[in-house]
Amino acid sequence: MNVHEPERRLVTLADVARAAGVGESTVSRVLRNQGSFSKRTQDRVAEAVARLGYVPNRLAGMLAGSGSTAGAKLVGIIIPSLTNIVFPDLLRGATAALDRDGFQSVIGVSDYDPEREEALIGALLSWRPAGLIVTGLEHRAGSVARLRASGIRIVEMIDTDGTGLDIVVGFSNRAVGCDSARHLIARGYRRIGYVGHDITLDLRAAKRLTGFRETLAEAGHPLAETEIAPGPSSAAAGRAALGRLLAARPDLDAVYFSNDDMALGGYFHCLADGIAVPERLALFGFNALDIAAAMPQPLTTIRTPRLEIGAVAAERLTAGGPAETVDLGYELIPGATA
Amino acid sequence: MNVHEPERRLVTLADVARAAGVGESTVSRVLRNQGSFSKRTQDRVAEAVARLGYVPNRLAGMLAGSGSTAGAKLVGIIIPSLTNIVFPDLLRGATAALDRDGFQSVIGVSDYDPEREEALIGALLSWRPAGLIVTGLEHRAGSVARLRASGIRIVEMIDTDGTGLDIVVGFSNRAVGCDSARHLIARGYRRIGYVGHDITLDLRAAKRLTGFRETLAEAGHPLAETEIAPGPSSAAAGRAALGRLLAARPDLDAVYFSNDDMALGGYFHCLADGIAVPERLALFGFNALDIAAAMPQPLTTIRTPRLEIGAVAAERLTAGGPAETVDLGYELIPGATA
DNA sequence: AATCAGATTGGCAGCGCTGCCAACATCTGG
DNA sequence: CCAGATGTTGGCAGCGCTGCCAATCTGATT
Repeated sequence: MNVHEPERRLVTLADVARAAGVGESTVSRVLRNQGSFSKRTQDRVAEAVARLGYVPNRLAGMLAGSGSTAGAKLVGIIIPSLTNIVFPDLLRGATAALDRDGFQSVIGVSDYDPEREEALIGALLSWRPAGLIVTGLEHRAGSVARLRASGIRIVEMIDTDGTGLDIVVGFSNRAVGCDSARHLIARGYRRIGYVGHDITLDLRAAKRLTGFRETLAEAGHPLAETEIAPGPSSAAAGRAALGRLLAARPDLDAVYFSNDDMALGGYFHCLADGIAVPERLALFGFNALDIAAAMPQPLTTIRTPRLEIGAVAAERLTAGGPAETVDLGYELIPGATA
Repeated sequence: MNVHEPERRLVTLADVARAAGVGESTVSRVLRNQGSFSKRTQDRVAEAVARLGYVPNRLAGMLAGSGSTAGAKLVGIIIPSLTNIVFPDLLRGATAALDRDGFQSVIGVSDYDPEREEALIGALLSWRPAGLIVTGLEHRAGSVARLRASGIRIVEMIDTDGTGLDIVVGFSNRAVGCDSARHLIARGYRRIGYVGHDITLDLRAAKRLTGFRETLAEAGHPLAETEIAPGPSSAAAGRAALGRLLAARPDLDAVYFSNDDMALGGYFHCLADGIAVPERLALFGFNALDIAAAMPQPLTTIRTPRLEIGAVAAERLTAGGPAETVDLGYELIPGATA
């Protein structure tokens, strides 16, 4: 497979043109189904392409096409993580929409590191994409400078709490926190705690917590206690953290989790310790994971339109509309745990 | 942000050269830190780059560099899904290793569709990558033809049960099935059932089932019953499917699941129905999800070296060794459910 | 039969960068 | 002071494709 005849040159468009007995530009037009050409020409080109096994070189195509109206059918996407299923979902939504419009995407994963995000922005811009989709509204000064200087469309997705550079697609994490608090208060819970993962990295989780905390305070039942697990969110972290939280405050009657992974861990802790949910302790999550819905008692959580956010981000990016913020909202799923 | 001075041309290498008062090739050498140049030149180039905000055009770079020894520092990766956390994990492992070697990656998601895989292979090859990482050993004839004709290194990952085109990195899914069966038999389970998702799409799951079934038969306790949920794996599907399986065969004492997602759903079914695990019914999964380890009773499952598979796949691809199969093995995690 | 709009086609100059090579510059030792 | 080795540097031809434009062909019309 890998030991080939010495550097066999790959088939080029010129080879196809020669084989089909037509000009290069004719082949190019046929292949892109653009401009006009006769049925006969089309067949001959198709035959030559098949016979020679021609694969277009997109690198060359994009280079040549750059600067023109058509431009590069390419967008870059930067997400902070692949571990949390949320981001693959955003990716799915975006790439599906992008595919439909004939766009390719190049993906970067920042690991929640703003510095790495800046480096990735540079790396993705060097592909000369038509646009860039990034996560969240907070970026280093250098990142913002690069994005601005690039002159391309930018979509910041997921979060609408703040000012965007260009297009923003998402929902208000702050409002999610507020609504979550209101729900718990309305259900009669009064001694409420919080279990989260590293908030300095996941700024959206921090915003939810802020909204949550403020609403509780306004209601006259301030957040009783918080427990932050180091590192990224996971069921194991949630389970351990809820244990610690309850050890410190056995009197809590409800706990708000930074997301469903953590909440699932919390639920497991309750099962293991024989804590009745929601009678003795109510649990509230975030993100409506599939798994959370399959639990014996469906988790009370917030469903966010992840696929839709990705899709709308992609559409707005390629559509060429004005700079604006699109709030796609969210939905509270009552469940059985709070 | 998006309304710029009419088509401001982006800064090119030539602009930098002019600004720094040196030749283009000199700037190119400095930027790639290749060849020799004086400290003074380096500083002047660095200054010009910073002042003009130059971003190299990788498209042009790769085009120009193609055909040479250095070649394109790019690899394509095709995975069947983003929904199952397994594949983002493989991606993480691969991209981490790739980054280290200065490679970029372009990703394609086939949705378990062989036809789409073939299309993706074409799309990725058009980037003229140095190599391609695909999932599994089974591909359409057209896909194989394209891969062979490409002349680049190919890695097929995850599965070692069969013949690869070039490099293969993974483990034996068949052996996983066999070992899972042996474990259950050794623990004294006799009336064993299977709950899976769509096997026609997920060929690796099918191989595990084959190994599992054969080993049970050899042990004299053939697989009692199978229940296949339509669609992809999920906790909800696993929960529902286990319900159906037990309705048909209430006498089962153990169930093997196509993966941990499904098993988790099965566990939830047991919790909801008050079925004692593992006394009344034992559960056995596959893939060692984080969540499964956080359950009140850790799931008995198989840990697969996902990150490592991705990493080794990337390393082998770029290293230039011989075509061979690398079996990275797996590990049975005893857990408490079987 | 001549004319004309529209369809079809080919030639060729780039797109921005890298590889190659020749041209210098600088440094050794004899 | 010079040949030879080593270190630096710039010029320029592509890489494979697309955009543009002029050339050619077609059929219909007058």
